[in-house]
Amino acid sequence: MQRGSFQAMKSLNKSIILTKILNDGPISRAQIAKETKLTPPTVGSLVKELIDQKIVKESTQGMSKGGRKPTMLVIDHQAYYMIGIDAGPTKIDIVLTNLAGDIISNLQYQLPLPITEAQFLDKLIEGTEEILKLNSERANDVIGIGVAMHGVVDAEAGESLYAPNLDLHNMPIKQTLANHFAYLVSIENDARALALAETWFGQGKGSDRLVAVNIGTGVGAGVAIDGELYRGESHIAGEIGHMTIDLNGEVCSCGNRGCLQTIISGPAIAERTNKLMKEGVTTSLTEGDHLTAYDVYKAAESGDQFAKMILTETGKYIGIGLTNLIHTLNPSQIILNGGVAKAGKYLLPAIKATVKERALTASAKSTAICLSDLGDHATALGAVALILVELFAKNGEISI
Amino acid sequence: MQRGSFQAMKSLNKSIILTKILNDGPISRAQIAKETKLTPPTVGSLVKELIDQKIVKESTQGMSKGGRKPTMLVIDHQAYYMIGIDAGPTKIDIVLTNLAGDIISNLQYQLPLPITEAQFLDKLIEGTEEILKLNSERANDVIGIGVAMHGVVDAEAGESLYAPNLDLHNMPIKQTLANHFAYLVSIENDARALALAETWFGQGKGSDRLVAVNIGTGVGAGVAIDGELYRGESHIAGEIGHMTIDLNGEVCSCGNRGCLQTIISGPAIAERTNKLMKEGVTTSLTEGDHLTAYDVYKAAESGDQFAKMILTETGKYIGIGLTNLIHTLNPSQIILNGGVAKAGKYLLPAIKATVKERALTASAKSTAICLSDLGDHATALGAVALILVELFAKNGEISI
DNA sequence: CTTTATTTTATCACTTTAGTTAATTTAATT
DNA sequence: AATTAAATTAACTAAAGTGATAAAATAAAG
Repeated sequence: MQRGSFQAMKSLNKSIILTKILNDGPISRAQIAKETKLTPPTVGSLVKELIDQKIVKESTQGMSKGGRKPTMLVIDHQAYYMIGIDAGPTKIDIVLTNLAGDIISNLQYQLPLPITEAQFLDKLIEGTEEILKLNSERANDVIGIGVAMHGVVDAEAGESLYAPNLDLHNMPIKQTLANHFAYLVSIENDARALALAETWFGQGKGSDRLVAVNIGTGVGAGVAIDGELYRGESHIAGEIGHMTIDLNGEVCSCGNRGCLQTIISGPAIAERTNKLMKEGVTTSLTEGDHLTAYDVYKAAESGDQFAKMILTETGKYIGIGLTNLIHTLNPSQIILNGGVAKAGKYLLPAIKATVKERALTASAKSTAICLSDLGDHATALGAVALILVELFAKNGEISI
Repeated sequence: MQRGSFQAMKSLNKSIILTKILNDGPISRAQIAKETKLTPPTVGSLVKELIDQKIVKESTQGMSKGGRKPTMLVIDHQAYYMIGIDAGPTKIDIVLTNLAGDIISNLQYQLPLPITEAQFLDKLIEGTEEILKLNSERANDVIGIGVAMHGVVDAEAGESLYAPNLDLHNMPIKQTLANHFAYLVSIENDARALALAETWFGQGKGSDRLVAVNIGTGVGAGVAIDGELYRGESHIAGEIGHMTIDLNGEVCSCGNRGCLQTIISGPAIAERTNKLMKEGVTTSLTEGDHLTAYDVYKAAESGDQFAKMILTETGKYIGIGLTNLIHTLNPSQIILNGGVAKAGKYLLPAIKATVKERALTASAKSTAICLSDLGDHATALGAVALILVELFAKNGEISI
């Protein structure tokens, strides 16, 4: 536990003020004092420091309520810039954003497979250099690089422990980037970064117990409690892809039977579709190894009833998985992401109906479940949010 | 967020010192200063206050290491007493303990069924009065009453929202007891209180991410993270009894199929045993409606191979449920409690083997799993721990 | 339409709290 | 007697709290 000191007290109060401006800005000094119970002089002097640090600025004057007009304070979103890297199994997506998460610049690289550790790390450096070159006038205001890496990540050590699709182990990503660039570097698992993206930029703003579920080739979840990521004892909290929900189900890549992933992932949907087609149904789809979940979605879009049924059924299974999640973590909000979630139109009604049917209590039944609206760069924005967390934890005082 | 103030800073430091003495006592002022990074004068003055409040006392002098002998400090376990009530579905168990959780006095009441709300609340008051009368010389040093109530509990409001076995709703337990006794009153769900008991008095001491799983008539779990209970958004975090693990399993009382509870609870074990016996097996057990899980345990104890097989199988299913728990919450430790856990001798090897087989990573595979050693009054001790939490949060300054 | 009173925002000067530094006392060991 | 460790005392300082004051607006009165 951190001891109490004058510095700690000041830092805490500064953080409270900064967070207040972030969440409720534009806001006046007087209003901050009222809502935080800090005294006006304290607010004044700490705001002065925040303005000196450039992270906060005075904006327009507000409306008077029968006295002197308040000077409104806002975060200076243009003060600093951040780089976010979504390091996926097949491609790398890089964004440069301001503090509001507005994407200023974007780059994408396809990964040559197979790839060596050196090649992969070089690609990260190359991409970062490239986006900095494209935005050279802002390079001096860049404060950090965030990396959302697929696979198992040790965020504290800054390492990618295991990237299954690339078959790479123990890559010192943070160290490598920190050696090449004079910026703060932070790395995290992609599913968890996504949860952070939702709390900073998505529909999870203000939610204090959010789960972001990613359903694609695999299934994973990130858990954010009170704005902080919950990682568990050994970085595997939220590994719901391998939650057993069917004792006698299909065999999973992990060796067990009936993992959630064997039922609701993209490949699982394709496989189930193929299987059912063998039994003979009326559909526009063509059976075969190349059939994907996206094909099923497209067929549903063009009115194929069988495809719609498949997706509704998938929604039911997702709902069962989410109900298990609700009964253990009991989040206030669940946000769905990933390739499969793009078929949300067909999945969501079934998901919600299933949770409503199966959850134990009234409030559990009405747990907010929605589709992410962050778009294609969601994970890269999560990487950016890693830097924001650091910036705000340090009250805007970034020093590499 | 709580603002930083002189009071808050002092309170935090006092709490750090008190916790240090609790966990590492007997310990000297100098040692506390070293380990907490607080300065010796700060430690000295705050310890003085703690001694004035009677919660800390000086004990024997320690060994000198080449200078003045250190004065060792310890929690004064005899300074205050607490009452803990385990309000179960059929009986009430009341204990009076000192701050170390040593049981000084104990009472038990069988509940007359059916029972009305007034009768139930009266029973709680009657029991508390009785144990106070039996310990009249200590009544003045009692600081609080903790209640571990079965069913759904709103700890903040101090109410039992729903007690399924008694069919009682919205009982204002905290209010009722607070009106009758001039003590602090705290109430919590029994499974969660149990988790607290393990962190304060059991094998979970010092564990910062503990799950206490109760397997009896029903199945539930309490989650304690960094010494605090994790309740979730609507008080149902840890409701693992209704986690679906078999899509096509038996129908549960909740209406769904394949809830963990339909496989590993006491009644479920009995039912499965009956079912298998119909298929014809060699066993000393007699089929029938009156067969209980305890009978199976007794048969296993007297060498019945069939009974042992049933319990091993049950252990496998418990292991699957715990693996799901590990993949979502990723605790550092799981402690098993409740009637079924009494057959732990036969269950535990299978549980551990299953987790080892199914968990994803090496550290997840080796999650510590053990049987509770708290004995019969475990839940009542959890109720007592509720008061300890309050006492230590307030640095020993209890005021009703 | 000007003047005055009132209200709200923000700051300044002074006080108080409690941690920090450095020196001192106490009491042991070598 | 010298040294070392524990605990306390006294002076210092950081940062919040209190109360007064300045600034700038609106509302009311003449």
